[in-house]
Amino acid sequence: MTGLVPAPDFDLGLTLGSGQVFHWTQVGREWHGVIGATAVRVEQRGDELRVTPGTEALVARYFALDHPLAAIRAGFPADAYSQAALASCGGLRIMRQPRWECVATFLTSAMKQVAHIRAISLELRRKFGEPVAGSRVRAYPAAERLAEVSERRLRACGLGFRAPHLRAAAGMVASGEIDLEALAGLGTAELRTELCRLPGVGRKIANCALLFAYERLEAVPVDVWIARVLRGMRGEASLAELEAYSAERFGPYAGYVQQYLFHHARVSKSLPGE
DNA sequence: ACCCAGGGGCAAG
DNA sequence: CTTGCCCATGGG
Repeated sequence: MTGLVPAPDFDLGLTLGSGQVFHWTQVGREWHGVIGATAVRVEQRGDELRVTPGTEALVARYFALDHPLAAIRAGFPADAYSQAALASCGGLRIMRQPRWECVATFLTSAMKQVAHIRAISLELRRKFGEPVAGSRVRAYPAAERLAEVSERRLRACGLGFRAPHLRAAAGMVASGEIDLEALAGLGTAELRTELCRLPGVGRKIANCALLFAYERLEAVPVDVWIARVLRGMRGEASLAELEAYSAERFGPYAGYVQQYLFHHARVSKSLPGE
């Protein structure tokens, strides 16, 4: 018995491998992971997903299969590099992630390579996450749990200087000082300001959360890769100027453009103007 | 050995 | 309001 989910304009492997989430594992043709506290197995067959029975609606929402991808792609910038990114990223979607999991994961991503962010995520899950029936990987540890873990034990997961940040941020969320769910009602600028109150969360990581967990598809996280790409388009500029440039030039789905550029730059190992 | 990684915080200009 | 420097750790 297998659940079926229609999934036009979607590439499961590409989406899971584009640096948005870090805990999914490919097993043959299947991808195994958890969405929140639910075990999910997904296999793509053309324009259809075969999923764990009962998770159809959850999967469709998580992978944002309702995003108007044709319209989003039609609005991409006309320059050669953006068009090359567009052509190489067919079916890549911006997912809807659980809020705390997204904020915490990107908090631990500062100055880390994608492979190591994954290792940290899996280690935190293994040591502090709740078991999920039917899944080898555990749920991302709740803020309440991480807030009570010693800095020493967090550092043992390879967190380095991020350990006290994660612990303190978890404490603020666990105490209710910051309500990540209630924040969803705020406008984007106010929401970003609130997220930046969390230790270890600055402009870039807040923008990751806005884009990947709050459906603010206009948000553009400017990391070292995107900075290189944008400088190739615009010339030398500060990070703030680069973000403003992308907002102005990429439009209401700037976050999508950013994600395609990020993935294309990493895979093609090329930059605009080369 | 050496360089870099999906940055943030803080002090100094 | 900007820039410079340090913060740990692992992979290429």
